[in-house]
Amino acid sequence: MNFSKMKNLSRRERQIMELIYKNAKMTAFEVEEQLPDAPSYTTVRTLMRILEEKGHLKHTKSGRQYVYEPVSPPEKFKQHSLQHLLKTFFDGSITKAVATFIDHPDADLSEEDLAELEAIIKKAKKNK
Amino acid sequence: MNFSKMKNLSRRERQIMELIYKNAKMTAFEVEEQLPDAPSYTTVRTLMRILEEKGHLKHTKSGRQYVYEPVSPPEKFKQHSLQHLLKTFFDGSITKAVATFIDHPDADLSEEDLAELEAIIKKAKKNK
DNA sequence: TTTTAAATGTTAAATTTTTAACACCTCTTG
DNA sequence: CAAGAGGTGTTAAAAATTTAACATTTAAAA
Repeated sequence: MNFSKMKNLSRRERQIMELIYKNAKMTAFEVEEQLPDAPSYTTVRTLMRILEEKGHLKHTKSGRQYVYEPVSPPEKFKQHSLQHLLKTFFDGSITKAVATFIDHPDADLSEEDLAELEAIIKKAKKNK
Repeated sequence: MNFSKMKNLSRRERQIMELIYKNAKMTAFEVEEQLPDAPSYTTVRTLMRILEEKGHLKHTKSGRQYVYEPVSPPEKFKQHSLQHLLKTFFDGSITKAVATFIDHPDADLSEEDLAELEAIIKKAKKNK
């Protein structure tokens, strides 16, 4: 998947792609349920067909339903989205992002979370 | 600023808002320079005027130029974007995001970065 | 102060996105 | 196996976005 293409997604297309990346596999019906200010079912189907034409989605059949999933693996897209966010708002620094996150009043990381974070960092240090 | 409004930005509007959040203050000319597949200068100005009408941007005058900046403070928008990304792709967990980041082959955090991250976490632990 | 270069404002055409009506196909079930 | 419920495909109208031409204003310089 060419991620630069992704930037050219329209609002609805982006909303749908985000949903599908989040849920891995979805029918048009499920997408409609979760889409904010959802348009009609027919509309959602059309959009998903367009996304397939553009090469972002593919589908398999389950009974008479189409089940859609992303063409490129979610992991890659997640990576890419994270990088984009870091670059756009945090000078590309995950450290800055973490700092911002922790500063947020609602964040409230549990001790387990903090311990896990520490463990991840220790591991990364070792691999150096 | 009502962030739910931000989701209704069109592609171009979003591109412009991201640029301005990144750079804090920009003229239409600067935006045009940095916009991918930039349209004409006139077009960029129109879009920025629309964004102002919608309440996302405000401007001050510098000589005869308009200098635009976001209405809502960048910090809030960064927070919000980060939260949105975490919720969409990482089950809302900053820990998962960090793990993903570190796993990325190109990430390559320096020892200083790792040390800094550790420091941040230690500090968060203390504040518990 | 006049001129003019360089901005912004107005308006509208072109394009893309969004929407949905309607036609058609296909599993399921009576 | 006939029929209908529940899917998808086709097409096109409506709305929004994107674009830019042209008019107007304004600040700086001659």
